Order: sequence, then structure tokens, then C-alpha cells
Amino acid sequence: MRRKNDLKNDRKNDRKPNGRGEDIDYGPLAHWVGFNLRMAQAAAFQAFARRAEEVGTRPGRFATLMLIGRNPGISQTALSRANGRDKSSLTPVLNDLARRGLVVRQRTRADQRAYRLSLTPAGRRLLAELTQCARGHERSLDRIIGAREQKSFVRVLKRIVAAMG
Amino acid sequence: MRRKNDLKNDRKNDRKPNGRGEDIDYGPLAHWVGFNLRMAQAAAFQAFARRAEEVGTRPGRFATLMLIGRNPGISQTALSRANGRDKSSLTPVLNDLARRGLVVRQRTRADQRAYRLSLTPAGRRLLAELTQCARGHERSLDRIIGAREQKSFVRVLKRIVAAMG
DNA sequence: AGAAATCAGTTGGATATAAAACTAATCCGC
DNA sequence: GCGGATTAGTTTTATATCCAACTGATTTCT
Repeated sequence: MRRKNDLKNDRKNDRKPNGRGEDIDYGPLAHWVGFNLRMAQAAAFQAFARRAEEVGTRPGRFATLMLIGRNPGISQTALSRANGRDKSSLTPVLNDLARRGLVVRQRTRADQRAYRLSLTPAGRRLLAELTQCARGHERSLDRIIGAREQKSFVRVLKRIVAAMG
Repeated sequence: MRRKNDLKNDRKNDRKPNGRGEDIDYGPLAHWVGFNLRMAQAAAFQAFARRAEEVGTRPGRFATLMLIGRNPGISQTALSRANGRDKSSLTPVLNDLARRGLVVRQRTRADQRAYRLSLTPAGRRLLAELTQCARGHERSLDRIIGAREQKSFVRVLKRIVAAMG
């Protein structure tokens, strides 16, 4: 019900399988930093997400809790900068964390615009659990990277942030 | 209208500035791979986005066009794997690229479910422009990383993708 | 002091992405 | 060849994120 030489698509197109063959040509992407950085970040992020959900939280919450825990009284704007995200992204996140009783927002006397963020005891407990999670994740990353390269790898990452952030 | 010793918030909280002082304590995040990977990726991505919009496209489109250009006839599923994104994310992207006349979706004779993707001449032109853009971006990344470390840095990124992807 | 500029946080609109449910086509095992 | 399992792509739903516009509060300038 379908001849080999049917209609318009009869160039030498049929050679490459690629629908399943899985022998992708990445061209210059193969050795470019930007692409590999994105792929590696996505892979590591998803691996951490799998771990984090065992503790009942999403990975994005972790850095937020850590930064608040380490810097009690921090404002949302300072937190958003430290975290590399826009301050408007933080509003729903903090609403959620506050609703769940993990974070408190106190109004400052000195500046009635700003909040002072801090963890509740429950927030500290969750942070501790997540930190364990993250430690496991880091160990597995360190194993992949190799102890010898780990230091210089992180140093390069920091250099990129400093230069392009 | 507001006494100094007002209500509940009168601990020694006021010491750390942090609302502006900008001396953030990152705790273990400071040296962890996962966090720095996310920060670096976000910074590099946004820098590329600024360049890409001069050519009138978003950065996410670039890898898609490159992979189609290099692998004509590739299916959407294979493309999504190569690109590290879910296949469902690709549907709106390809709708857009097809609507703009940059990509064509041909039905396969052998498998009526799959599409064979390829670039139009306009798609090839845009890809060439974006490639120039990306080359500039890569040069600036290479400058930041340093020629000596560049190779091993990319190798580590690939290792992470291979092990966690 | 008073007006203008700046700043903290929120809101609204847009995009990107993932996950799960779905539809249609194809493959596989007997 | 038939029926169940698998596969390609889409749809739907839910998050996460950005940016621009906005509202009050604060600071700066004169």
C-alpha cells in the first residue's frame, strides 16, 4: 500500500537512521563549553532532584534554606542575588516556605520595606536532612570528577560566575 | 510612632547588616560542585542569551538548530535525547521553528509516527549567524577558563553527563 | 522640608521545562 | 495475522524562572 518511490521525499535521505541509531553528530557543540555546561548542570540537577524528593522537597529549595540558615536576617533581595535568581522568583518560594512553617519573615524596624528572613526550628531540621542528601550527591559528583581535578574544576566554575555574573 | 523597643523582634538580630552588606556566608555551598555548577551555567546562559537576541533568537533554539542541521532526518525523540530535554518540550519549539520557516517536518514512509526534521535554507542561514554568535561566546568563556584548563574542564563536564545522564 | 530618585517586595505576563495521560502507529510473540 | 507491548508525538498540567510595571518606604538633593 506504499511504493518505495512514493512522493516527494526520495533523496538520499534514507541513509542515516538516527530515529534510533543514536549516532548523533554534535558538530562544534561537542567541544564547546556552553553546551556541555548546560548538559552537565541538567544531569546533576536531576540527579539531586531524585534524592531531594525522598526528603520531600524540590532541589531549588535547598540553596534557599541554606543561605537563610547561614545568614539569618538576610533580606529577600540579598538572598536572590546570593542565589543567582531574580527577586521576583523568590516571592512564591518564600510564601511556600513560610506557609509550611520553615521560614519566618520579620519586618525590620530600621527599614519597613525589607524583610528579615530566618529559619524556624522545623526549617533547621529540614535543612539538616537536605544537607545530608546533598552530601551524598556531592560525594557521587566528587567520585565522577576525581579528587585530583575537583578543586580546579570548582575554581573554574567560580571564575565563570565572577566574570559573567 | 515606633519605639525602639517595640514588639517581639529585639534579639541581637540587628548586628549583621546583610540587607546590603553583601558579605554572604555560603556555608558548604561555597565549595560544592552542584551549586557552583548551577551558578556558572546560569551566568553563561544569560550571557549567551544577550548575544543571541541580537540575532533575534533565544539561546535554547541554538542547540536545536545545530543538531537538526548536523543530523538531517533526525526524529524529535532522538533530538530531545541529544539535547537533554524532554520530548514534550520540543513540540512548541518545533512548532515555532516550523512556523518561521526554519525547519521542516516530513513524515517518514517507513514509520508513520515519526517526523524527519531538517533545516530550510533560511534555517541554515540563521544557524550560521548563531554559530558566529556562539563562537564569540565560546572565545570569551575560553578566555575566562584559560587555555590550559579548558580541555580538562570540558572533559569533566562530559564525564558528569555520561555518569548522571 | 519637599521633590526626585532609589530601593524592597509583589504582581502580572511570558517562556521554558518536566511529568503524566493520551492517540495513533508499529512491533513482537505466538 | 492478532493482541498486547512499545514507540512517536501531542496535550495537559504544574513549576520555575525572567522581566517589566507597580506600590510603599527610604534616601538624596537642593
